[in-house]
Amino acid sequence: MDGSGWGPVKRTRTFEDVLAQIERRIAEDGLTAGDRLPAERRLAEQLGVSRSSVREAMRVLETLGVVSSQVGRGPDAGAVLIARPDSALTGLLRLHLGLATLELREVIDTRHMIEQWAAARAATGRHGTEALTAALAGMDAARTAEEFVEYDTAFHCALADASGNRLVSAVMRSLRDTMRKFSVEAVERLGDTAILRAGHVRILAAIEAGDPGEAAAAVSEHLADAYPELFTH
Amino acid sequence: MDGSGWGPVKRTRTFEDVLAQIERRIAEDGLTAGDRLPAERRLAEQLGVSRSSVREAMRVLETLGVVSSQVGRGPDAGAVLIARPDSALTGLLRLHLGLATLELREVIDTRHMIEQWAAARAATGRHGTEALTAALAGMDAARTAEEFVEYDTAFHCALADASGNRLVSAVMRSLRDTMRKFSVEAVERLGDTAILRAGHVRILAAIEAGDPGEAAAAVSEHLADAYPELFTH
DNA sequence: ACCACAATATGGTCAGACCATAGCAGGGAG
DNA sequence: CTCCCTGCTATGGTCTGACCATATTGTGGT
Repeated sequence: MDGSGWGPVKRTRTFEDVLAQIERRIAEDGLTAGDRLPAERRLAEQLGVSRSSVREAMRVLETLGVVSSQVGRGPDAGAVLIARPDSALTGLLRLHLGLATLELREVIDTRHMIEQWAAARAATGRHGTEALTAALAGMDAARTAEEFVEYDTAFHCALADASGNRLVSAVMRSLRDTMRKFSVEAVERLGDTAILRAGHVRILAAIEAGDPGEAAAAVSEHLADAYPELFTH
Repeated sequence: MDGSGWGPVKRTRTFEDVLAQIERRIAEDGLTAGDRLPAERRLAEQLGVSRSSVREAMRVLETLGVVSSQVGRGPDAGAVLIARPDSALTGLLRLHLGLATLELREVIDTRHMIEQWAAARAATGRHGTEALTAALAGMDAARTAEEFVEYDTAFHCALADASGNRLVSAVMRSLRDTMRKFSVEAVERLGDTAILRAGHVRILAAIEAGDPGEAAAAVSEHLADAYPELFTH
C-alpha cells in the first residue's frame, strides 16, 4: 500500500481529450448538423496535439454517426456534423451479433416490442399514413423475396416513424438492417406472402381507425405469422 | 454522361479494409469475448498497411464496445475482445442529445416503452427478483438524491435484466446513464421519495404475483409520478 | 467569354522514431 | 532453495514529417 490514498490516476488518452474538446465546442457554440468542424491540421494546431490524435477522435465521431469527412476543397470539404444514429447502431448490432454477445432471438423480440408500441402510438397520433400506403403498394408489386423485403422494411420503418420518436425510429431501422438477410430467408421459407400482406392491411386499418389495442394485437399476430418458429415455445 | 455505365467507385479507406478483415477473422475463427487480437504492429505487417490505419480501426472497434486495449505486456495486454454494447450506446445517445438530434422527451418515452415491456416479461418469466429487492433496500437507506438515484437506476436496470433480453438491457442501461443528471434533478424537485418507493414495491409485487398487465400498469404510473411534467399533455 | 492549367486546401496513408507501462527473465542475496 | 531486485522486452500511445489523391479555386491565355 502506498499510503497516498489516491486511486489509480485515470489515464486519459490524447484523442479522448480531443473528443471532449470537440464535444464542448459543439455544446457551447450550439453546432448542429450541417456545420463544419475545423480542418484536421488546424484542430491539431489549436489543441496542441498531433494530427494522428485528431484523426483518431474523428474516427470515433464518425463511428457514432456524428461527423462525415469529405476530401477536397471548398465549402463541402472537411469534417461536417451529421446526425445519423442509424448507421452507428447498425454497425454495433452487426458486430455484437457476430461476437455472439446477442442472439437473433433477442433482436426479433426487441423488434416485437418496438413495433407494438409504435403501432399503438401511431394509432393515437396524428401522423400521416402515406408512407405506409406506398409501402403496401410496393409489396403488392414485388416479384422477388428481396424486393418484397425491401418494401416490407419500408413499411415497418414507416410504422416506427409514425410513432414520432426519432430514437425508436433509429433503433428500428438498425434492427431491420441487421435482420435483412434473415428476413429474406423467412419470406422464402414462407413461400406465399398473402398472409403477410393481409397482416399489413390489418395494421394500417387499425391505425387509421385510431384503435391502439387492435393495432398492437395486429402487429403481434403479424410477427407470429412471419416467424412461426420463434413463437412455438 | 461518361457512357461507362459504372457508378462512382466507392472509396474504401484503409482502416475500413482492416475493419473488414478483423471482422472476418472474428467470424471465421469464432472469436468471442476474452480472446486477444494480434498486436497493432503485427496486424499492420500481416495486412500490409501502416500502423496508423490499424489504430484507426481499433478506435472504431473500441467505440463500438467490441475491443479494449491495454498497454504493457503479458496475457492481458494488447487488444482484447469484449462485449460492452452499453458504453457504446451511452456515448451515442450523449452526443446526439448534444447535437439536438434527439430530445430528452424521446429518451424518456423510449424508457417508458422498455420498462413496461420488461416488467410484463419479468412477470411471466422465471428470473430471480433478488436484485430488485436489494435495490429497494438501497433506496430505503439512501440519504441523498444522488444515492437514491443510484439504487433507483439499479432497480430499473434489474427490471430490464429480468426480461432476459440482453439487447433491451443494454439499451436500458444506456438510457439511464444518459439520464442520470436529469433523474437527480427530478428527485430533488419531488422532494419526497415515498411515492417513488411505493411505486417500486407495487411493480415488484406484480412481478412476483406473475401479473403482466398489473406490472405494466404499475410501471406506467410510476413513471408518471417521477416525471409529472411530461405527462400533462 | 471561355477554357486549360496551376495553386491550394482538404483528408488519406505511410514510415520511423520515441515514450510509458507492465509483465518477464535472470541473477544475486539471504 | 527462496526471495527480491534489476534490466529486458512487448505492448499501446504519441509525435513528426513527408507524400498522395481529390476537389475547388484562381489565373492566364485564347
